[in-house]
Amino acid sequence: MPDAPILARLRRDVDSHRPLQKGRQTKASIVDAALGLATQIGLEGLSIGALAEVMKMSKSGVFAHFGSREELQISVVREYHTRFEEEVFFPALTAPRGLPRLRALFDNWMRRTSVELDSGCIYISGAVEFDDRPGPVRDALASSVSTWLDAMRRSVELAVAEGHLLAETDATQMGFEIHAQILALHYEARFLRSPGSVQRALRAFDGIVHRFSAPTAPAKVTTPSSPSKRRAATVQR
Amino acid sequence: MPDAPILARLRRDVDSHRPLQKGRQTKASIVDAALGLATQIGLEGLSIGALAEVMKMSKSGVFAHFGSREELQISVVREYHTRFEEEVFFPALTAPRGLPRLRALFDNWMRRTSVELDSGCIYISGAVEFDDRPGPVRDALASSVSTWLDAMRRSVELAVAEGHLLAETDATQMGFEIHAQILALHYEARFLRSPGSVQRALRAFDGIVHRFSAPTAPAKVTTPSSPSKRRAATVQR
DNA sequence: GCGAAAATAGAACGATCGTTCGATTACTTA
DNA sequence: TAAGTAATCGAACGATCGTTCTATTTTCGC
Repeated sequence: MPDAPILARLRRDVDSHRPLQKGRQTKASIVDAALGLATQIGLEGLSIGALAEVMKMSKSGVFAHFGSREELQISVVREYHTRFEEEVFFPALTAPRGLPRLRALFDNWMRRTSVELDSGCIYISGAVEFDDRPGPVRDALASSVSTWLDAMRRSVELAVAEGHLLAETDATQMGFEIHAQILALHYEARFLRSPGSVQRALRAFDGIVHRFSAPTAPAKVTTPSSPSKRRAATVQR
Repeated sequence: MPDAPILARLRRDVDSHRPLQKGRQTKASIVDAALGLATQIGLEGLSIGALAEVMKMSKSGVFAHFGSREELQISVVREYHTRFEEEVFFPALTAPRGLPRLRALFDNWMRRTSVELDSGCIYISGAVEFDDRPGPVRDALASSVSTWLDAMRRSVELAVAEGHLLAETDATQMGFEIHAQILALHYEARFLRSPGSVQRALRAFDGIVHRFSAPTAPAKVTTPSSPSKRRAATVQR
């Protein structure tokens, strides 16, 4: 019966409702700690030694879960992708489609990137670290970012379809400009520590929406939410 | 005569038209090479060993010129600052003050940052690398960037004074939004390699200018008309 | 050209890096 | 509970890092 344990393993792989094996859950908590480190010092700054110290494990014990540093970095990127989805994308789906949902996406994105957490965004730091460094980490990073930007673009298109934005709106262009505000916010709040950056990003977003929205007549107003509410709750860094 | 060489040194320090001493010019070429490396792999990625190999010198020979890696990084930042001034700021001063000059600044900035050179911008990569790392390098970087952003803001104010932009224009806000386009261009062109980014940044810039410019009469009106005409003040829906 | 001073080389240091390997402990399953 | 596998440890490896020394060479003022 040499294949019995193999079958057991296969069964376990599929069986997701069963409590995690010891190895899996420590691996998960390693990835969690690694993500925490990576958002502070970057994916490149991630060192297995420092990670082992945080985890109170040996270097080789940490290492064994991944087999290489690159695999660890990729795991971190995947974990960040998942959390980004959970904290930015999915919650926004409860907002009515069209402009309100686009606003919700932007708000969540903004908060996630530079307000709530004082840690950085690996989509931004990673882009700088890997823009000249080909390989699987860069690929994973670019793929995650592209997926998110595509979702953002589709949300713009939905707002066009709903009549909230001009029919001739170039969704890629608008996505570019929205992305730009997040990057500027991250830069000015996080690096320059200049106060009021959040308000500026919000005002810029409003400007963009105004430029791409129908010039006349509020017309068929299917969107009830007033923009004045959301501005009240903003925190300044 | 123990102080004779000291006096000679002092004289040399002042005498700038005299050809550089050997040490100075090799130091200059080291900084040049270091800047080339830093724009590719970042200020943190700069290693004295790699630099020595490029320069065909010994590590200690390179090191002796700076005394520490930090000093080398600061030298690189200063050099970048100088070149940025020469290639972005000064050339734009030939454009007529006001909006044309602002455009020239943006154009030069854009080209410098992500078109002409396929190397990155250390104002951007450095911001990511040093946003959580206090010290003299971060200070030098932040000071350089702030100087440049201030110049940009003053250029906006000048355009307001010239009547090219609305009197109530928030120069800091507009500077933020222009900066945002550069960051997005750098991100999408350099990391995502998505084509058409330059055009998108240009269109976005036009959109910003349009939003902040007087709605009527491009004529030379020193005092813009009533603020009630401002289009973007309130978002209607 | 001489002598002083500056510039460079070379070797070595401690530290840290990612990675490998063999031994040992902990878990899981039959 | 016994057997077998998974998980973890500890030590060591070669490489590279910034930095420090001491020689040696090169440059430069007189």
